Amino acid sequence: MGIADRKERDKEELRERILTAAKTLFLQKGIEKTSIRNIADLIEYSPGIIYHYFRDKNEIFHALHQGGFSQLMSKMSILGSVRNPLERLKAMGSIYVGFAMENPDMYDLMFIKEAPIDHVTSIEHNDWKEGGGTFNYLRSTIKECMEQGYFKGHDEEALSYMIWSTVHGMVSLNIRKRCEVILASRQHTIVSDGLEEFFKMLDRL
Amino acid sequence: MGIADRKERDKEELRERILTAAKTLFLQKGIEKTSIRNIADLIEYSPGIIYHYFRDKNEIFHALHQGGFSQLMSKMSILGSVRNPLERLKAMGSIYVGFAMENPDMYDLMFIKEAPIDHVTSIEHNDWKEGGGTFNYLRSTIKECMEQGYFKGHDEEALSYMIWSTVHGMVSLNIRKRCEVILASRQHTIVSDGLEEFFKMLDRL
DNA sequence: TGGACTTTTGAACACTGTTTAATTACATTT
DNA sequence: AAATGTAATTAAACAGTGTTCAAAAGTCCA
Repeated sequence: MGIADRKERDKEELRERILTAAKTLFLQKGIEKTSIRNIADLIEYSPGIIYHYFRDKNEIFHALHQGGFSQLMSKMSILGSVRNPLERLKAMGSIYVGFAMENPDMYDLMFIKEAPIDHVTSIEHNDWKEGGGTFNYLRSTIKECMEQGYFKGHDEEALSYMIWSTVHGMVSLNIRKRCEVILASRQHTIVSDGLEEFFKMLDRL
Repeated sequence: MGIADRKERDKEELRERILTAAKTLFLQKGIEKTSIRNIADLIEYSPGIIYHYFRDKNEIFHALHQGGFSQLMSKMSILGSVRNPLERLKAMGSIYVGFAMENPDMYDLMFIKEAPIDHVTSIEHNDWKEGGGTFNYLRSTIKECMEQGYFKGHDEEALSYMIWSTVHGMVSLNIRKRCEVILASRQHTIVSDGLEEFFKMLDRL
């Protein structure tokens, strides 16, 4: 059935074209200010067609969201070779920060931008399972650290959240331009400097 | 000229009514989903009137923005009584997180929202001076801690940024609804639990 | 009361997300 | 090759948005 196959491919291609157009516009001018008509204009189709490929605007957001997590996850995959869990934890931090600073717009989309969530549907939950993958990896690394005697007296879940929050906080304050309160001479390096301070802190636990 | 005064007061009162109505609706249903018409309905005026008191919707946010920093600062003012700088630092964290969780939309406005690149730069800069005040307070508290022997081997500026980032990270991930990856049983308390972990960490430095 | 000035309105404009009936394009069957 | 049936695509419509502005209403002083 070559024809059916080709049709399938065409359909998939248009879906992909919508997605890349949406990505371009979302990163360029934000989600709220990107209209369905904008996306349709860019791919030279009528607005209605988009609703044959995505239930609504949220679903486009979620599709891109998911793609970002795969990207981050693949960057994390090199960490399998790092045996010491504390070293692995620190390496995760570096990769996370590196990803955020190299792809600030994508990071923004994934972790900062208002998620256009109305009500938590089942599909939405699955999206976050993808995203949750990276957090699960963090949690299990921290668990391993604790099993080896690090972080005594700490709570696994809460500590994981705190550590995630620290790296997220540093990159998101930077991305959303709240670093003007920092000494001018330090602004350029404040994120990596802050990360270093965090590593010092972890070493002493 | 008592009449002119009364008119002035009336004008000011309507401005204030618009502001409180806007704040109520923002907290209730979010900023993006609050329309000018919603605000006008609530104060029982026509939509047009709002544009005689504020240039546009952003300016309403801006007015609230400024108010937010004063509010946070006044909450911080009780800290004068706390002598031990490490205790004061921890109390600052609690106040900061408390403020954010009690006024999530306001916090969002102050620290998360995309900084409007509109032609309001001069006013905005003043806003940030207000905001910078709280960071200066954090920095000087940490300096005091270091003078008393805490945080040995750390860098004042970078450590301040890291600490700010940790509390900001925890509240902003929560506000922007990225906590679904957390164990369901812990989600309700994850921010205060994380803060507690952070305090434990500080105590060991 | 008349005139001047201010406040307030409501309609209009150009947008938005989304739905749906109608149209077009096209592979399959006759 | 023509007709049919199905899938892809469109255009129009609906109810909402922020914003503007001429006109109406209200208020004050002479």
